[in-house]
Amino acid sequence: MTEIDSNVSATALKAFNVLDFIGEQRKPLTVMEVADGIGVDRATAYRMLLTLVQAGYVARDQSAKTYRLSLKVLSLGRHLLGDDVRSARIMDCLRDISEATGETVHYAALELDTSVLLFRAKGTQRVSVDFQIGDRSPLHCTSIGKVLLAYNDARLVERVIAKGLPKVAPQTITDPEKFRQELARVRVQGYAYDDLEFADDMRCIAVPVFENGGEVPGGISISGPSSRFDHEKLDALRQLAVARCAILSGSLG
Amino acid sequence: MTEIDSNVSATALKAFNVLDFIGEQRKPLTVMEVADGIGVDRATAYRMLLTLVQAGYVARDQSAKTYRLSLKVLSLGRHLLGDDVRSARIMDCLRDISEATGETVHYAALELDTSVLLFRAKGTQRVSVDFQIGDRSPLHCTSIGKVLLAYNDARLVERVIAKGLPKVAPQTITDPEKFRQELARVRVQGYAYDDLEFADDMRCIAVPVFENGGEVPGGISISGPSSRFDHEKLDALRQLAVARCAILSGSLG
DNA sequence: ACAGCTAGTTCAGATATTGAAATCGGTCAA
DNA sequence: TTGACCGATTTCAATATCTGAACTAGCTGT
Repeated sequence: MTEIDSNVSATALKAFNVLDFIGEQRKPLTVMEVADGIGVDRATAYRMLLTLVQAGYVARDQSAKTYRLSLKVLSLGRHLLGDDVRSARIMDCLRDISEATGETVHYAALELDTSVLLFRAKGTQRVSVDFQIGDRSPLHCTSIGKVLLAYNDARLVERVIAKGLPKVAPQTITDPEKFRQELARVRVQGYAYDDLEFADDMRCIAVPVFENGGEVPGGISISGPSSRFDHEKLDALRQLAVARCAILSGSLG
Repeated sequence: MTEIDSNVSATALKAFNVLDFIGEQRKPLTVMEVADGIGVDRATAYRMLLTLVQAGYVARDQSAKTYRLSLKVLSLGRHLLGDDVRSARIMDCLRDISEATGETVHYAALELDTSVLLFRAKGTQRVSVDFQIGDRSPLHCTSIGKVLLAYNDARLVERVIAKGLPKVAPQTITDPEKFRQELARVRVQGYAYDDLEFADDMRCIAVPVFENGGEVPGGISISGPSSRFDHEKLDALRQLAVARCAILSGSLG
């Protein structure tokens, strides 16, 4: 095998590949399914599975000869969501907005140069966006991303710009100067739109959520199909979101 | 290093040790803290950290030279909790009971031969039990454990008995026959107590939560210090829990 | 500028990992 | 019941990987 980086453990990486694979498939897997799924030898897959079982991350069904994620993975990093109270307050806010509008509402947080979806309240509309908890999105072409950039370290903005602003939809802002202006506007107005900047049939509106000393670790967005989200509706959603999130930010310190 | 099991990868296990350690410490760690914490060479800790970063499970703060869990760990196995609706219904039930009683309420699920705490609603009492999400408890000496045993495969009961019923508190049931009788009573009455069986100053009451075709993947318990939880109070808590959980079970199918 | 500390890198030797092949164990059809 | 078949599990020697000591780099405080 060709060496890629002598400073990372190829074996451990393989174990994590197996773990990820089991996490993606939402059912118990056999040794063979794992081996085929990630393209390693049966024996290797088997050993990785035993290793994961030993580490407590995978549960083995002795009789069915299958392997699945252990509930242990839930305890790992549970504290990343903050305590129960914080989570409940955020979820309550999402649910309020979702029930008032029927739309899907998200809370996403900043990590490195992406946002990560942490909480979600589904709306009642049959046509809606489909993001999963844990999904990452780029910062430069999403409403939450722009909110997070507008309210965090300016150096992050420059890093994102330096990495390039790829055009992923009809209206993606790709010009650095225009992008800086957009963020300035977001900061002044207190909210951000995504007007066909991420997908050619989706519009969103996002609002920052302030905590502790005014930091903005995450934000809340309402997203939907452009067919239903015209500019008038976006405007109404924005007013609701701004008002409700002000209450949330207040309660989070 | 002495070989323990030639079928598991020692290197990968080390990586998981590092991951667990980072998860336990609730702050960003330096290479040295990790190396000291789990007792490995600096260089090894460093390589494991790079590996974890590469795998996406750890985020590296380039400027502070620290490492912490990545939000990715949250997406892994998010589906183990069921969908949003199920989680919300369970949490609502916990919150209702907690608000009505002021006590701490838990939902725990069966995994292998332990129960795992998945949801929690804290009470308002200053003296209360302290369990964390993800904590595992033995089945034979807890109220939830007895409920789970009473409503799941009888072979599991025999396996637990075969492993032994260690006395961990004054009233722990250690006699197999008495234990079988206790489970039979739980099945008939529909709830279980823990009367100083797990800790010498704690009493609990647990109720099964039925889903789909009558299976009992988990249960709900109310726990508290024996000083406040006399038998009269337990009785009142039981009635409340049974009633509210019946509604929950109904809504979960 | 220098000492002191820790992150990050390198390398030869020690060790664990690999994949082919053998073995085990259960299932199915005749 | 037998035997062929299929996948899980184990074994083993070759080999790629990992380890820890020692080294370099970069920062901090004096």
